[in-house]
Amino acid sequence: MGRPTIADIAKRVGVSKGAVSFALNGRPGVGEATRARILQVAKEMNWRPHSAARALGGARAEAVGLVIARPASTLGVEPFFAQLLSGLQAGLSAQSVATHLMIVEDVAAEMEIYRDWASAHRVDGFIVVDLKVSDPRIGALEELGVPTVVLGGPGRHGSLSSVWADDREAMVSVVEYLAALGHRHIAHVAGLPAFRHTQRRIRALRDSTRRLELAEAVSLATDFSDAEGAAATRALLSRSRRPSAIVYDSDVMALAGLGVAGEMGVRVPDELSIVAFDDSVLTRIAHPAITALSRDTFALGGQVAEVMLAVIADPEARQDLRTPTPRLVVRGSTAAPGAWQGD
Amino acid sequence: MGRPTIADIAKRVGVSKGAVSFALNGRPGVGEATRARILQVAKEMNWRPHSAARALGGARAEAVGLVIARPASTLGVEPFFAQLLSGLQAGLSAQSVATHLMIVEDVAAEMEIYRDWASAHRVDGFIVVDLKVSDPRIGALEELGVPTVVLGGPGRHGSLSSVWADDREAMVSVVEYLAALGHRHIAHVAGLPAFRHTQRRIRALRDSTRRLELAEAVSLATDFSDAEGAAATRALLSRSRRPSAIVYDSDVMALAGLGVAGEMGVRVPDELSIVAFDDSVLTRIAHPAITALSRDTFALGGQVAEVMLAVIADPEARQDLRTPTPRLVVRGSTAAPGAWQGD
DNA sequence: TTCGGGGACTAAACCGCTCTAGTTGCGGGA
DNA sequence: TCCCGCAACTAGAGCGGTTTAGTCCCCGAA
Repeated sequence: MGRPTIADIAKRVGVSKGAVSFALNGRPGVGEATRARILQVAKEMNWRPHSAARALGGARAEAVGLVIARPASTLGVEPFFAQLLSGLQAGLSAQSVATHLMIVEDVAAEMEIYRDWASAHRVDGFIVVDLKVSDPRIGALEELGVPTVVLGGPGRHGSLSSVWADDREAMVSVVEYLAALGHRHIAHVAGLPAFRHTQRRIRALRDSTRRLELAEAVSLATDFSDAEGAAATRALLSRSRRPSAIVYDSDVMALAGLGVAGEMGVRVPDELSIVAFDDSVLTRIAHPAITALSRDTFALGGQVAEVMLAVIADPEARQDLRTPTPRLVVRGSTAAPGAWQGD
Repeated sequence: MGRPTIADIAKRVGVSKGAVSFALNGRPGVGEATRARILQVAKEMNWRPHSAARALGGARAEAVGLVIARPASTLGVEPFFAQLLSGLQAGLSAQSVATHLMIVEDVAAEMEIYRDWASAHRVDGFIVVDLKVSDPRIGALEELGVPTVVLGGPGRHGSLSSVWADDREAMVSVVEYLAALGHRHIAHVAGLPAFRHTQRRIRALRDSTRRLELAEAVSLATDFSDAEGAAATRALLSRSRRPSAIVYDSDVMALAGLGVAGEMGVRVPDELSIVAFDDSVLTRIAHPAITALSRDTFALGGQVAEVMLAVIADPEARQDLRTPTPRLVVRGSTAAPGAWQGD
């Protein structure tokens, strides 16, 4: 015989399927003695629930969906995603919830998957990352009515729950720190311009340089790759008005920028200060170690998991969880401009 | 009305459920005109298959399981996993197969999940990583009879399919290269000793240093973290007989080692050569760039996907795919020992 | 003209589990 | 003693597909 079913158990114990179902789910409707006997036999026969059969009846799928629309080859590069995923899964594992993962080409395909998985009851909810400036996914998911947590904000995620950090405030803290050191020419190697948080950072940078009456800050867009980060750095350092500080939207790009500076004979931090807008092991083991806006991405994943589970448990309970603003961790890559003149 | 079902379509078209099923699955049994009409209506009603219902009938789950037993927090650190996962998913996506991911505490829990998912028809197959020296998972999975691909080998994965690279040969190539440069004291910062590939590397190192009549090589075990990599490096560089070259089992540890060397005033590559047993963006953007055994982890994931899909399609078709031995990519972190004396 | 064969389509069983409506039997209160 | 109420348990109807065993009808061959 193949997999034992509750019918097999029922036959063996001499009760009905219903009784077995009640017993196995800890529901009232069977006496203690019978219940014990059923559990005993179920264990002996090594019975396990058939999730598809349960799902048919409308039960939980015990999984959440994560669909990512990025060229897959760039995903492995950033520690961010891996960290987030680990934290997420760690949080979900506690309730035996798995992650159903799929990488697709574009947002259209992503939404198609949402529709598929939702109507197939394949997942209990979705997690949306890479919030775009004007994001069609929000409306689509609202319409589907499936519990969803959007990573990113604030705002612009309609009626969906969200987990977010204040990128704006974080960027302001960076600029203020650099300005206090004496920097007046700050440049920015940004990420994908279509991302909402990229825009927030660019705007925050521009606003605060104006407010502090620094030179107009230039933001160069990239695709988050080390190659484009390096190229942008080369472009910035080749300008006649070379910036004295560069803020990078990711740690990988900051590290690439550090390499370019070395290659061009620009000393860090003496001639150039570098700040990474994301922290990981990379910034710590670089030489010099890179000053970074640090947030615990693993913990962030855990918080997303928590909100997700809460929303699944009670779909009415919309949540907006603001995570701590990333803290600036000062390391060796930043100093007052021109400090090297004192050599 | 909620989700439309085939019964709804059947009613609207005026045929039976069976006819609709035939039409939607491109199976003979309905005429062309009827088929077209059914497809038309299905589209209008925005019908989508309910995977749970299909699974009940024994169809594919369109997902493969990946269960990882490691402390989740260490996962995000290594680019390896993220790369592998990306490549895997990229390969699977082509056939619309998703990855069902779960991170657990230990191997016992891992095997429990295998049993759960297998008997619940939740996945069509499993991918096993982190092959252990004596691995209980192999037997358990063989018994379950679910298509499985083991990443790692050669050998010791019973009747299961596998994808592997020759770590032994790779290590030999590193030692020969270092020996040719003139190194006689080679040390090794290894990974987790319970892993099969760690043992293979340690043995390969020991064998080839003997064969080449170099000093006995010491291998220090770590947990793959940058912290332990740094600690091991400190220990090695503090010895009276300091090694002139260190081979690291991961790029993260190599980078950490590079940092320690800098901190201890040991110049790389003049006084110490560093080789990483894994390549990624990290080794390239380090300064100096780190000589590394390079393999395309993303492609590796793709190959695992390929074998997985093949084994799912035909469970009898066991495969053993040997991937290219990692190539040694020489960068700035290796040189002849004592080259610095020429300064 | 009759019969056979096959294509088109239907009815219903089935997959494994959940859940509701209903039946039985027992104990306690009037 | 009778009846009510409740706990324990059963029967069976779904859930949304797939699939098998038919049924019906039309066409071609003998």
